[in-house]
Amino acid sequence: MLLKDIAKIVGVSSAAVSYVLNEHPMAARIGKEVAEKIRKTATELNYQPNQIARSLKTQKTYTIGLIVADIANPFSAQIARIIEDAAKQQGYTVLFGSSDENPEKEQGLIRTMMHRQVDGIIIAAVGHSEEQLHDLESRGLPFVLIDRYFPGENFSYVAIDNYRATYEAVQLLLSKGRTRIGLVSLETELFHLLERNRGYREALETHAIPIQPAFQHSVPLHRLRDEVEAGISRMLEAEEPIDALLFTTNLLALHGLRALKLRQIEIPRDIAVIAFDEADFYDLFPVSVTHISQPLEELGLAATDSIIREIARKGKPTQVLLPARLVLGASSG
Amino acid sequence: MLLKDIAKIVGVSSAAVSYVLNEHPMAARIGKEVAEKIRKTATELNYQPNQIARSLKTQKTYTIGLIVADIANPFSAQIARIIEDAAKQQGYTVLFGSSDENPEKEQGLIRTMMHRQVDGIIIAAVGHSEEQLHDLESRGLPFVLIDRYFPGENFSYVAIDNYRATYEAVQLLLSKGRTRIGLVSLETELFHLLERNRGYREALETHAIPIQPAFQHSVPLHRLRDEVEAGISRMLEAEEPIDALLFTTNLLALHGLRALKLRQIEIPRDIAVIAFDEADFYDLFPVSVTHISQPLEELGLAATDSIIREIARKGKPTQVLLPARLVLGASSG
DNA sequence: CTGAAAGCGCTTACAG
DNA sequence: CTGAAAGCGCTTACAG
Repeated sequence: MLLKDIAKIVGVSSAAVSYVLNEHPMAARIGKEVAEKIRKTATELNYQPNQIARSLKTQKTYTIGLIVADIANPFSAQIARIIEDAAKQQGYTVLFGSSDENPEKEQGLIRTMMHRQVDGIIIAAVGHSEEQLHDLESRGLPFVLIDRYFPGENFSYVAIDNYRATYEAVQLLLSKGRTRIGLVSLETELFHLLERNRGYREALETHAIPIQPAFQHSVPLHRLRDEVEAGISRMLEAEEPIDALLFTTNLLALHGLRALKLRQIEIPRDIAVIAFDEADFYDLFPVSVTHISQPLEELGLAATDSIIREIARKGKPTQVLLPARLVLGASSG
Repeated sequence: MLLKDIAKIVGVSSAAVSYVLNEHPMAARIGKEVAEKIRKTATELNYQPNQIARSLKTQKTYTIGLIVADIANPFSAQIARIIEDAAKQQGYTVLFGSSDENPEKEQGLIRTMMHRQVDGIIIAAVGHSEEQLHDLESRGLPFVLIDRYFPGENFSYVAIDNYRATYEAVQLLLSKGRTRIGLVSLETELFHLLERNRGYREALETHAIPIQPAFQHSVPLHRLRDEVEAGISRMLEAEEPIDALLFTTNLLALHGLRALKLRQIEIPRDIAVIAFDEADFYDLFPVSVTHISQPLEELGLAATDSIIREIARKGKPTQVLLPARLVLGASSG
């Protein structure tokens, strides 16, 4: 069932059908009863417009590309859902892809999405992808970064203030009288994760607590479990051991909490704990886990708003850092 | 940078450029050095083909629609990732949408995807959507159901054998000497979930264990936590209480395990437990949780294979029930 | 063996 | 006020 079939049946030009069905201003000139007949025929024959043909003509696909690290990761998946809903409300559909923190894969996804003429892309950018983003920028295809961003670049982004988040977490631990705070973080060059480390260090500095290199442990992503355990063991067995632990991702917390449990460390009496992000098991752990909660809803909404505004060429780059929220549990004392 | 721009620069027709860049058989007739010049020019000017224009002509978008219950749900998200990768390998991209178990939303998503001319759709169908699936079928747009299916319908599907999964779980509990087995399931009309209940009942029947209605508790989705607790309490406080529990979803298990922990029930001594699906916390729980594991990888691959085969109009409807796997932990005794 | 031309299904500027 | 025609950017059947 094509537009021109309806036109033939009703006895008008396809232009007339197009005007009426799209409620184009030009439809005003079509007679009332003819317009009605067009609508009725379209409904009866269950006309389904070909969006591809329309897109070719209008140069708009009403499709947003979404590149996440891994859609199977709950953080990505939740963000994806929020963006899906926000986009849908504006008539957009979402094409997604997972980059696996791999710049080549990200580049491949960007290219695929360009070929498919997405109107804009929301990207949780991987490390070392500045160059390809500059390239994307030079092509004039709107994009906005989410969760990740690059210092010194002028790209649009929506992220949380990672620095402030860990700064405040450390402050909370200090206010509970803990001064020997261990940090378990990821070995990474991703700026937003480094910001978490910086928040830890500067909070200690501000409160004149000496920073002990032995209390900072960075673990490589591919040996997460063993390295988290090893790091915690070292911190616990130091001459003057730690009295608190801050985990900068939920996976680090998962392995860390298990290690603490195995060693029969009592939380928060022996060690106070603060984790990053959400996780199912935070509620199921023997003591509820104090954690830094990212405002996923706001993050997704802001990114979608931003990309749709840039698609409409309204306004300049949005660069937003949203505050994270410290959710108090029993684990921080 | 358009095809015709390259044609103009090289001094050939756009047809020639199209043939060469697509490695069309017809390209054989283009002279070696001309072909080389076309390729070189395309690379130098960074030509990016417009897939929309190609799709309009070829009537293929190389896009698969994926309708899940909720992309934020880890089950959906993991399936999505597997499908993404499998589809990508065949040159397909994935457009997704969440139906929230709502037939109207599902219908809306199907319509949107039709308008966008997806080549086929993979659908985790919601209850009561048979009619709209028949409608989709009559339009000739290929689709395959995943995870869910309808008895008596001839739609293609890829799912697990839910009946056998719980049948075997009950058999395991019986083999451990447990005969008073409680079932906590969802109040639902979704066939694949009812199959889980049937597996429980028939396993008991086969072993001549009387089925006690008091040991079967169905909870409505909107009052999960309270109802799971209430149901378990009743089963524990019965005159002859249960000695084992089977949870037919991971969320039910989450709330059930917490309830058992709060009541200081020792697992598996007092109550043996088997859960459905995976969850992070299965590993973190004081005793590791025996659970029925769905073969997500095979599920996603089979669905993608199936839809791509149907798009190519090769073969008839695939109707596959894959076996689930019982992952032994300490909780089942 | 080659190239010009038609056509995919729409939208919309333009001539009457 | 109306309708026929051009055109979006490709692919490919067809005439020379």
